[in-house]
Amino acid sequence: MTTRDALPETILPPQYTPSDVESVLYDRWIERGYFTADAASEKPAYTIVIPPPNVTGSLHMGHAPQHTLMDALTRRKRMQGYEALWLPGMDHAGIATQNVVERELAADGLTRHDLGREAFVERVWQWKSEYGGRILGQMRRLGDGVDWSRERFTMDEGLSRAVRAIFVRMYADGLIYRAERIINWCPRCLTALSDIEVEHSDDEGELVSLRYGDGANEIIVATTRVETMLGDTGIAVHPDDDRYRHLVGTLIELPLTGRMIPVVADEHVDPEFGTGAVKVTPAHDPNDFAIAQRHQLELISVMDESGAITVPGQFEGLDRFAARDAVTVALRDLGRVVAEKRPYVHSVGHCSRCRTVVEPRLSLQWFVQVAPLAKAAGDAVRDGRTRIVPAELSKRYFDWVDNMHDWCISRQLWWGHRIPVWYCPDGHITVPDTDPSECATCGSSELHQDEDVLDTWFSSGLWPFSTLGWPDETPDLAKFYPTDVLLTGYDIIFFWVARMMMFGLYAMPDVPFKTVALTGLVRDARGKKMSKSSGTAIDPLDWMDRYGTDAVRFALARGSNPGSDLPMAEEWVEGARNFTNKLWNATRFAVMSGATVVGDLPAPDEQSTADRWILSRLAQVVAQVDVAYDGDASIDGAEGFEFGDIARTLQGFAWNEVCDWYIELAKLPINRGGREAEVTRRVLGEVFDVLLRLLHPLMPFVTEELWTTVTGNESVVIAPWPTPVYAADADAERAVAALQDLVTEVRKFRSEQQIKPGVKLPAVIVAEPDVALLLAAHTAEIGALARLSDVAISTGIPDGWSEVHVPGARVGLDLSGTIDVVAERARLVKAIAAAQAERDQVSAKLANPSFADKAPPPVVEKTRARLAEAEAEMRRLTALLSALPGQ
RNA sequence: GGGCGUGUAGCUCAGUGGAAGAGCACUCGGUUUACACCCGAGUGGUCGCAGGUUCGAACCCUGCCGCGCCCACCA
Repeated sequence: MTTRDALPETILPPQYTPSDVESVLYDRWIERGYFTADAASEKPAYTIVIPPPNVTGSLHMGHAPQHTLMDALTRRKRMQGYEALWLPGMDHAGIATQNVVERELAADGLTRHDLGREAFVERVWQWKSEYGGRILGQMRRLGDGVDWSRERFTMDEGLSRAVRAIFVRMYADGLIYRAERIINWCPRCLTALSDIEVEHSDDEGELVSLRYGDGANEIIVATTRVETMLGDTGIAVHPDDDRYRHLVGTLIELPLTGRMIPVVADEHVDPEFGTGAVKVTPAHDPNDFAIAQRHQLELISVMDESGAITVPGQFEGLDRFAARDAVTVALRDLGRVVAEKRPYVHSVGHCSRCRTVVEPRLSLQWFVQVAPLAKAAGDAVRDGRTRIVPAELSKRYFDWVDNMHDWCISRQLWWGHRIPVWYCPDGHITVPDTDPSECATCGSSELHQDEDVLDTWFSSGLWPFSTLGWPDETPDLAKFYPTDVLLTGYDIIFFWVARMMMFGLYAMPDVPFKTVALTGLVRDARGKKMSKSSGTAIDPLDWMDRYGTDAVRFALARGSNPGSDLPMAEEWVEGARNFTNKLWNATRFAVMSGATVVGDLPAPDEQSTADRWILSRLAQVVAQVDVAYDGDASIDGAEGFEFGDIARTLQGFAWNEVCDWYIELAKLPINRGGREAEVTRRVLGEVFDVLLRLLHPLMPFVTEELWTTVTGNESVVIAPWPTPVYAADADAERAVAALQDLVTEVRKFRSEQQIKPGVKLPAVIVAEPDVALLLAAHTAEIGALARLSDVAISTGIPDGWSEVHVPGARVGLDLSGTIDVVAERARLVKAIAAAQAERDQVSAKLANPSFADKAPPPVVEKTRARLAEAEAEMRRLTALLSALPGQ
């Protein structure tokens, strides 16, 4: 097929170029259907549904880590033999999308009303087909292994049926109702908002104190929204407040209007706050509304839907902010303003879409009664049916579900699922499965459908099962529900996660996911939240262009710790790119050295010490990575999803162990040839086969390219996940550790003495018997790595040679001609001081009587050994110092 | 106002009771033929502060300070 066998080095150039392989490989994966799940499969299912991005959105730094991690999870499970499904799709994003299209119309001087409802909705669909879903193409760039055959959209036909079905059912069960309540209203979007669509910020306003009544009947109240006083229908005080006890039940005149309003006693009032008296505006404040309900106060709306005053008279038609000033002036003229405190910083709600100040407003809307649903959603986490990782964030979830208010689900928009409710002229309500032709109550055929649409989150709350075919009992639903993991940012835990839990438990009725894995938010290098407005947002695609997708993915994974924020800077990506290239070149070395995966792994007694060491380490790394992915119930705090650990473990192993030591050690037998070369080539092949499979979920492209080259197999996407089969080999690990210690110490010495790397020093090793045993067979390796000549195990070091000391062994080096006496003396003096400090510290510790009594024996023993070692080192160094020439 | 988290090397972070760690940055040395997107060596920490528990504390307890996030119907 290729000429690889003839000239292996030509197919892997010395640098990895991501753009050469990424799109080719992705297309190949899709073509071969690797990501298409089969509901009829015998394999166990593993399901993740994507948190559907807004149809208006594009891929940004917030998505990139979550996509990487979801992809890693499903790719690994696929390799582990699961029928893995990662289901993609998008959210219709009601207000956001409607706003985008309305802005487009505005550019032509049009409003949605100019088009009319039907044409406008048509226009939104048209927008969607032209510009929507840019993010889907970007997901291909990221390498997302999603099942494109199952892509869904919250407004598509199936999902709309699900919305209809659950609405009808919940209405029948009394969980959806219509009522006139105080809701959050956006005077610009002209729609109701739910609590979560309101963002609070501390704004400067003015607190104005007003005097109502006169003389003995005087009561002072304060407000930040003076204009609402036009709708005051009462004054509330605490029932135990002696200052006002005599006024409760009396009527007081409201300035400007002349209306007589009652003073009522209500527990809700905090007597410590302000004057302890509250003006009550039931139509424009949720608290006041509640008070009014308890005391049968009148409801008077003073504004229309755009926030203009409707009360006849001098203020009529004024915008609420203009009216605030005008009313204040008018009251001041009447001598009713007793204090003005400005600036007064207080929390003000804003529309999360357009930042307009939200106006609490009395309005007839549809609501979900959440108490029973939220209770079930809380219990599912409390009893462990759904696990939240990290567990600490469960508390936030409980706070949310335990304190949820009824959810306003109707929106005065056109883009969305229209509320499936019909009214007849007599006001009867019909909520049918299919569009009705007559009123269910009176049979009237004069029906009109509710004009409103449902909150976007209503349909996204159904996502885990609506995407699988619900309300039909489809094979997908049977196979893939409940899903395994929901992975999303912790910022979204409340509104979306809780809603999916409520709907899933109600409709299925089973939890929608077994685990909620929460990631942090991406921050820039200085720890600031990335945002478009501050100019700190970085386009992940730009980085992918310059460093490759795998580098971006790996950098994101390496910075991910469960539930904590993820700092990201270009240097991290650069480092990850360097790692992809390191991996590329290491594999290139393996290929050029004839590494192979053909045939059985040679038996341990045929393998070199280095072979046995690296396989032993490889088995540990596999186990470590598995625990980091899956957690381990027997280890406290090991909850899994430790992607940062996984990335760091694999990078450290690949770079610091495989590349820095194993490859260097393997060069010797390979160069010597013969059977030992064959053995090491086979082990080398094994190491890269396994390592590349371990890395594949995080770095899909480079591993695919390399793994297929090394193994000659079809694709690492469908390769099995490694399971450790090699024996742990403590002897080999000890031997290599001793070798590493010794080589590192000699290198350090050479560096300090400024001996040129090219100079090969004659050397002898004097070692304690057990260490000698470990080192004797590896003098050639030591010589090669430390650049020594004629290395031999000996019983003594010739006079005048320098010494390097490691635990259990000494190396004598013949520096004749190369030694710098001054530098050597300085080195020795420094080393003696260090050894002395160590001895003093350790002996002080041992001298403490309670240490010997209470510390566990192994600790004491270890400490004694340290003391002996330090003393021996001091003696040795002192001897060397006095032996220096010119002394 | 309430809650949660966090403070370890210049930077970003691991480390949860027994000799302070990694990556990046920095310094020095390198034609060692897989890789300069590299190799080798090194410098650098009163583990926020103050108490306490313990033979022993970065780790457990208490208080304080700084920073971050979330929730909230403070008129």
